[in-house]
Amino acid sequence: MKDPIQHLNKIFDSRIRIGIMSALAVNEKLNFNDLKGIMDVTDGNLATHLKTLEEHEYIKVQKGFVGRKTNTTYSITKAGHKAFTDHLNALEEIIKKMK
Amino acid sequence: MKDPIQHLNKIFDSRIRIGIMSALAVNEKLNFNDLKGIMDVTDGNLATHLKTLEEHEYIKVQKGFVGRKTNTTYSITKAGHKAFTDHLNALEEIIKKMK
DNA sequence: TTCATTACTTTGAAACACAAAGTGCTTTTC
DNA sequence: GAAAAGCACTTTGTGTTTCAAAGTAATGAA
Repeated sequence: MKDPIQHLNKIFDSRIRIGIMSALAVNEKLNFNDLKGIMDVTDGNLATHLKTLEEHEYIKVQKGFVGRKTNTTYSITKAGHKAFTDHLNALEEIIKKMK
Repeated sequence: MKDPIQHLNKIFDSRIRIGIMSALAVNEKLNFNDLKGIMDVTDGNLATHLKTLEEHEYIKVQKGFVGRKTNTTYSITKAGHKAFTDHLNALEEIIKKMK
């Protein structure tokens, strides 16, 4: 693949993952339900995508407690932010080329 | 999913398909080998993606002859151009939001 | 105590991606 | 002019990914 297209990141091929990343790019921390609300996916589906992103260290998970309830929040890592920005930049190039 | 993300088109989740569409958006007609060269994929892989795009009527195939040799060219349809543009516009929105 | 809810995790089927092998031509080479 | 090579895809089979639904383990409410 030529130039910008080869800079696209396979991980961000998925709409849901793009959604997660852009939500986390703008919001410092979000929990499972925030993300579920933003993207309108089923739990299992969201959990799988979150795990994939976590495995690639694009997001990190903080498991904690609010009182006695578990409280899990997700946030973007530095590497994740860079990877996502690179991806979007490549897309921007593609868009520019088309005009 | 909220606004721009829900306007992303599942068909364009694939890098190879984005490559095909942007190549065809800029070039009136391309043949199998042109596309293969642009994107550096295997034949089978490219053929599968082309077929998917064709099934969605985002591209059209013209089978003809140059002399005695078959000559197949691919071009983008009106619907394909619109769908792809919509997809890119949605991405543009996402990019803007992040800045 | 029992039932409901929350916040995920696991499961299993279906869809998809991919490389390699195959097909049906035409064109070259001997 | 028969065999080999090349071209332009198509088919096949495997491995991966996606997804919804069912499951689980904890807390909270009745």
